[in-house]
Amino acid sequence: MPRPGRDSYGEQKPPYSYIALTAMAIQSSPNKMMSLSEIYRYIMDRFPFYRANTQRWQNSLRHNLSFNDCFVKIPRRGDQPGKGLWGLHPTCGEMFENGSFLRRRKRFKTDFPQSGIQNGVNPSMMSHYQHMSHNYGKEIGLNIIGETQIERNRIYQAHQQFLSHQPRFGTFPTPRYTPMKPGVIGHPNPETTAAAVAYFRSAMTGFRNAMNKMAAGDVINPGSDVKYSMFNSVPGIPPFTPHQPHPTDSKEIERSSSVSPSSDEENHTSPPENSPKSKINFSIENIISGRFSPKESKLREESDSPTSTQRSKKRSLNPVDPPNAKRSRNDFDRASTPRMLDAFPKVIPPKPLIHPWGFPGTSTPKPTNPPPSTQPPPQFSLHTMAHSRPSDYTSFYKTGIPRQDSNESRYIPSPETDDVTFSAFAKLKRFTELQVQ
DNA sequence: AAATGTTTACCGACTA
DNA sequence: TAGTCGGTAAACATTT
Repeated sequence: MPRPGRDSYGEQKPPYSYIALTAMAIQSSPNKMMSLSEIYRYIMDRFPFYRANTQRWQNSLRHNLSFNDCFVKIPRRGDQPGKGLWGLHPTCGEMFENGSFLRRRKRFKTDFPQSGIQNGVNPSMMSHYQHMSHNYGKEIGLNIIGETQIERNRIYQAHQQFLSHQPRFGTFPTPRYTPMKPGVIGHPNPETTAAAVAYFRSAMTGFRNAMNKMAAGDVINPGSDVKYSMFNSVPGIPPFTPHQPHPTDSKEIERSSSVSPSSDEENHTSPPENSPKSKINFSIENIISGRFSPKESKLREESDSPTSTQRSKKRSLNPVDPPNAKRSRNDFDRASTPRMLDAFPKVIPPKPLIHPWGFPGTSTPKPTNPPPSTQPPPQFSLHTMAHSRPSDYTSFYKTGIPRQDSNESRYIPSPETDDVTFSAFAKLKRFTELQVQ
């Protein structure tokens, strides 16, 4: 297919959209991945027009990278310097008619119904999936993923499945349980925390289901002899094998899960139809700080502010349209986080069933009487994370052992939130803990 | 601090 | 005419 040569358009603006330019750049690289700066360089090299006003078009380009599902961010491996790389979504190949970048066929969205698995693996995604298997495998309950091509293929294909059944999540869902900053967020709100949990769970569940299906031979590799070895049991997700319950799957869990928030989520993890699609930073922080409705908060600020007349011309929020004014249309085809949140079922926290000093199903002894405040050892929850330093969290996240070098116990029980937060964090902990055998 | 990444908002052109 | 798409600005978050 024709590709524009160097300086094809002189100082003229080339007839390519940013999406086209970016796709062009990425495709031109041998392994079909490029860093942002390499994309910049490619465009500037080839099209002199873009050697000027760099701030402007580079901002637009970054916007396009983030906004369009056809671009996927590929994290660097730990041993590699720099930020991530950008690649093309494996199934976005037909975005441009006849492979020409001049005309866009249709906006690429990951919720296109796709029948089965795409044949052929885009090599640009391979290192991505290898990275995923290494870094996130444990978190989502995968056990050992080898480095062989076939297993990376499997991850890739599962991801395809996942994407085709989970319209909302355009990129591989990295769990983003970032530590909360003390004093900034305050108490976690059970509802929003549950929404985050629901997000995490539905993403992970979707991915796992896809993997399980494949392992069961539903989709691919029928009769594969490595069917089950790579899967752990995750409570709430029916296994395809004769189930060997993990040691941590105690009766306690089964019992409490029938009424606990987690079971509620289990039944509601699929996004409702017609729910908006968005790539969202669903970090606990963002959810809890209510950062999803900047419009409302800004309006409030501006109406309070005497200097509101000085607001930017371009970015007028137009709080009140004059009567009979032509109302500007909402961009309903764009991401909309508030509606996204609405899409989650509201969770009414049930009565706490879990002792605040132990994760459900663990061997933590459960005293019949409430323990004195000095014991037991503090456990982490999302709630306690709100009162912890990042290093505490990081350390716990990596080792599973709360830091003990601090005098103060940071565990502060909270009956309203702990059933939810414990459910969330216990889940996360279990993901990191689970090991087959 | 600078680069990179995410999201909202608005506008104009195009299209079904 | 409503919906879709591309471009731009801007605020803000995250990562290096």
